[in-house]
Amino acid sequence: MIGRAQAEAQDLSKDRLRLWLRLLKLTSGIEAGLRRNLREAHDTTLPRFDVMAALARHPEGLRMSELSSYLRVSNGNVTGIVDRLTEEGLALRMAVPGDRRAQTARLTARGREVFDRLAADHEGWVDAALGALDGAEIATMTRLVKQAMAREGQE
Amino acid sequence: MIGRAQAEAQDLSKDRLRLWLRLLKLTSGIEAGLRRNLREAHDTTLPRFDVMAALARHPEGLRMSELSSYLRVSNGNVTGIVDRLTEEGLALRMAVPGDRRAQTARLTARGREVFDRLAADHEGWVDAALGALDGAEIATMTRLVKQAMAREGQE
DNA sequence: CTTGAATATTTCAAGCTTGAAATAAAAGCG
DNA sequence: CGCTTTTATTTCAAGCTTGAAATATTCAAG
Repeated sequence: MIGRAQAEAQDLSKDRLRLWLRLLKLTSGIEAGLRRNLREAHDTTLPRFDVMAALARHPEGLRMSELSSYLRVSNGNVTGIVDRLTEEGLALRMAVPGDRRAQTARLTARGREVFDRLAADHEGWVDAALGALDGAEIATMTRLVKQAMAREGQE
Repeated sequence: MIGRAQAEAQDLSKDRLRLWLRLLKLTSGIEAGLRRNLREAHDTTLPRFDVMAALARHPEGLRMSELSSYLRVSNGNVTGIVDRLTEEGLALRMAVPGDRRAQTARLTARGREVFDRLAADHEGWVDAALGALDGAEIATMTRLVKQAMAREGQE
C-alpha cells in the first residue's frame, strides 16, 4: 500500500502532466497561427522572423555563435537561416577585425524596414491570440511562468 | 494625442507580447529537454512518442486522417512517422473493411510495451520540469490556459 | 617558432513539417 | 451505367532542426 503523501504526489504529477499538455496545445496553436500569418501576409517564416528580431535588437550586429545562443538553437541552424536572409537582401555578414574565424550578422536597411512591418503585425497577432486574458490575468500568468522557469531554465 | 484608454490598450498589448515570449521560452525549453531525454534514454523522438501516445489511447486503431487531426499535424507528416514506427516494428497499418482508400494505424504488442516505458519516464520528466509549481499554482495556471484557449482554439 | 588544444563557423545526413500535387477509391447523380 | 465531385492517403519539394564531423583560425605552452 502507499501512504497519503505518495498518493498526493502522484495526483500532482498527473495534474502537472495535464497542464503541460494544455500548455503545449496553447503555444503550438498560437505558433501555428503566427507561422500561417507570416506566410500569408509577408511570405516569410517564424525562424526568419526570430533571427531578424534578434538582429533588430542588436544594431551593432551579432556573431553567429551569439545569435545561436541567444535564440537557443544550434550553430548550423543559424548558418542556414542567415544564408537565406542574405540571399533575400535582408541581412549581411561582416568580418570581425582581429578574428578571421568569426563573422557578425546584421540587418540591412531593407531588413530593418521589413522587420518593422513584421513586428507590428506580430504584436497584433499575439495580442489577439491572448485577448481572452485581461491585465490581471496576464500578470498572474507571467508570475507563474517566471516561477516555473526559475527551476527549468537554470541548466 | 491618444486617450487614456488607448494608452492602456497599448500597455496591455505589450504585456501580452512579453508573456507570449516567456511562455514560448518555457515550453520550448521543456520540449527541448524532453527531446533530449527521449533520444538519450530511449533513442527515439518526440513526434514518434506523440503518435504512439495517440495510438495507445485508441487500441482499436486510428485512421491516418484521424491521427493527423488528433495531433493537429498534416496528413503527409503522419504518413512518414507511421512509416518509421512500422519499420521499427512498433506500429502497423491495417486495411479498413469496406473502404479501400483508408488505413488504420495501431501499435504492435512490442509498441505497447515500449510506449509504457516511454510514458512513465515522460511523466516523470514533465513532473520535474514543472516542479516549481505547487498544486494551487498548477490549478491557477490550468484555469488561465483553458481560458486563453477558449478564444484561441475555436478556429 | 611549432605543436597541440580550444574556439568559431560551416557542412552534412537524418528526421520533422508543411502545403500542394498526385493517386486512388467512394459517392452522388443524371 | 458513365461522369463529376468528394474523400483518404501518399508523394514531393522546400525549409527547419539537430548533433556530429570537418575547416579554419587563434591561443597557449614549451
